[in-house]
Amino acid sequence: MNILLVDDETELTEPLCKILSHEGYRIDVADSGDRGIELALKNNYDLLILDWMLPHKSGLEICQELRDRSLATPVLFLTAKDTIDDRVLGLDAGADDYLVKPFELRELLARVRALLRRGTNTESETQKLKVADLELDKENCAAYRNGKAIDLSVKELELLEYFMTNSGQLLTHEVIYNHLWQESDRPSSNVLAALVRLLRRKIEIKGQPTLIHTVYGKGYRFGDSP
Amino acid sequence: MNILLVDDETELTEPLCKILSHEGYRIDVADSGDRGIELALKNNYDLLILDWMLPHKSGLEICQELRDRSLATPVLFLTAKDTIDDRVLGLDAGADDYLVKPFELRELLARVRALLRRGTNTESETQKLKVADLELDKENCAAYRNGKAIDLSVKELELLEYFMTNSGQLLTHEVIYNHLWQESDRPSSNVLAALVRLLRRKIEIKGQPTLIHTVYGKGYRFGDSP
DNA sequence: GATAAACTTCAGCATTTTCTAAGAGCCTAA
DNA sequence: TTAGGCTCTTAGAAAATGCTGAAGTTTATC
Repeated sequence: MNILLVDDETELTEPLCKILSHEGYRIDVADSGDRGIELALKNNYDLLILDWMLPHKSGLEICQELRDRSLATPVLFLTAKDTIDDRVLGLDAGADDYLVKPFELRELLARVRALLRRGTNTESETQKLKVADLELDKENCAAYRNGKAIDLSVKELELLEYFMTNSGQLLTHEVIYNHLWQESDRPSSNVLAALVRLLRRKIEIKGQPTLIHTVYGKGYRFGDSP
Repeated sequence: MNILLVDDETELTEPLCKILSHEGYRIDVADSGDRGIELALKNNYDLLILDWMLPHKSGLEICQELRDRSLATPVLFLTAKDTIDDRVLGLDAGADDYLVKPFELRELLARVRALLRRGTNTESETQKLKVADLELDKENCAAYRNGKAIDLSVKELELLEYFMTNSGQLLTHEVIYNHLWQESDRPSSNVLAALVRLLRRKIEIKGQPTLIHTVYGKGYRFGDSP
């Protein structure tokens, strides 16, 4: 998630930047209106946070100009102006939300989440893993190799997912057992071997690189390099 | 623009209704949470305005339930609760904005405009859906396959429509239940299986590709590729 | 109210997945 | 090279899940 923060007060932007980064967002900062407009148009942000009071060009003007240029990115105003008139003005200029300084950090973060939630509804955050030419779509409970969809049972999916998120690493039998079975219903036989065989049957293709490698006496390693 | 107002205080809803109508919006009022949820799901509103404090079911619960049932309509909270915790709670429950009572009418109107402007109502209202050689005419409550018309009951239609708008995706039992049944009258048996059977009987044809695929232990996937 | 249609429930059967167990085959170290 | 341990493969049992049809209940309609 990319956010553009347009504000000239470093004593505000610096800590805010840190916090937002820590929340997992990527932040750019512009310290003037013109620079803000330039960046907003060039890059594809998911959210703009605008200060109202800026040298040369006010946040209000920035917002209007961007909307005139038909940029649809959500805008959150951050300002000390707290009269009703100002709020109405800001919202009608095309802002999506309006938060008055001084604000509580938690509220800002909640509002940021609310705005970003709206925006990303379209690009469904696909939880896709890929190793070599094998793709796993966790959400859809399906794997793809060679353009073909592969149906997986629950246990097979769990194992494959574990393999793929730890591809290249040695996974010992014990570690895998611990990850796939509760201690209470730990199976008493060589299910893992049986399960690996089922998985191999589904995802390994003749002529394509092998993906599941057994490490004798230890466990398994997943990946296209032996 | 259609707006649903969920609030039980007539001394607030009545004047608000008048004003919003005067602004050119069409308003429905629900005086309980359950009624609100029912209306919100049945009709296609552009905005929901929720009061927090309601008998039986709080606005927060309403919002969460609607989001769980994958309703994307924008939500504006209207409440006397003004602590930061409440705001964060409300926004994280899926609300898009949060206004504290007592509020200025002009600010409410500006925020309503801002939310409606976003117009997330993606509803491009294509009344006809098509997947593989199956066509669905929502308006007429009928489907067509192989040139033949197929009559559908209300529940069958709802399910098929849900399948077709999410074709190719895995839909879990839970998700489908949430989408087709109110929380209050959630059936306690395997109705879904029964319903799927009825639908299969009507739309699946021997010799044509299967459309409803069951994903064992998860749910169903609709489409002509397994 | 009577009737028909739609919806829900239930119980038994069918299918799929998971587990078990045992023999065959493979790897490594002595 | 060979013995002993480890892994693979398999078939079938057990468990979990889904399907089905008939019967009961609700809802809509005249």
